[in-house]
Amino acid sequence: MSVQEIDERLTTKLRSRGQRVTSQRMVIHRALAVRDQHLSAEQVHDAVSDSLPGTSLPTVYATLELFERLGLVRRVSVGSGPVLFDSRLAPHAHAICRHCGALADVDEAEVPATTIQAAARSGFRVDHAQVIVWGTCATCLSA
Amino acid sequence: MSVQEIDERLTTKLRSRGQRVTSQRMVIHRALAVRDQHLSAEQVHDAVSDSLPGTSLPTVYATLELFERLGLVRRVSVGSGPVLFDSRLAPHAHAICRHCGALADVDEAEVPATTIQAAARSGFRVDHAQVIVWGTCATCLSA
DNA sequence: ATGACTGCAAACTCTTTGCACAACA
DNA sequence: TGTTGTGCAAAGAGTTTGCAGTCAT
Repeated sequence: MSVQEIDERLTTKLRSRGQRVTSQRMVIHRALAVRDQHLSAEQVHDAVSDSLPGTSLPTVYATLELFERLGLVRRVSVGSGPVLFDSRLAPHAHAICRHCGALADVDEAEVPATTIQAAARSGFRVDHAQVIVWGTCATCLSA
Repeated sequence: MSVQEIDERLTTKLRSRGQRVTSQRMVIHRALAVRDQHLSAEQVHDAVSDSLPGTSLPTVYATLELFERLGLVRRVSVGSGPVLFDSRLAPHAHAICRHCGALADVDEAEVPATTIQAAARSGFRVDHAQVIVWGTCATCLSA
């Protein structure tokens, strides 16, 4: 996706909801879209500080929350440390190493239909499912 | 499981590792085993304060961490708010309501074999998998 | 012009750490 | 008796809030 397309995607979404297009939002959105992976608020802040110095951490948090509502990123909570924001929207699981904390994507990640159905049976409407796999990564296994 | 069996399970595990059997550990273990559900450290602390007043929050945290290493509880990170400790060891998924934050168990929860296999293919050794389902609960749907 | 958005500082929640005392083995 | 475990207080990480000023519309 080109930078123009990335910018336009955000501009359209914001305008259609009557929300303002600010330089902070543009830059944060680009930082996420270009990287296409899971970043902490702090990492987003660092990435953004190059192109738009002075952007504050609270603004990064507010913007990430907005983007989550707009469906542009998803929150991934990995248990310890900061929450990560994932701009990869295609369904995938996360593998976390208990030893070094490394987080890797796992692409084959259908959430089992039986789980969705069981939730639905109790009157719960599912809009997203997340699979986290815990264990030991290849690097830590060989060490 | 009777209280005696609950106590003995812990005593055996601790002794076999040369770790001490303390009243705090017994009481915390009972609180978890009796409830058989996901509690925050704070909730454990409250539950324990009835039977053993004076038990400190840092001790609760240390004990929960120990129990996790002993395989007696599992950490469930639900994104916002405190981490929960789950004493239900049978595999199950968690359904979280975006509106009210309610957390419910979903029993049918096989983790898809393809995900485990995909992780294994990249050299990752899986020891546990966790499924979290996001959406709207029955109560919030009807409101 | 006006209201949404931002930056700053401070508060807040959750969790961990350091150290002296207590208590299991 | 010798450690391991506990309680207390304080620090730490991550995130949110209040408010004055800025900027998109």
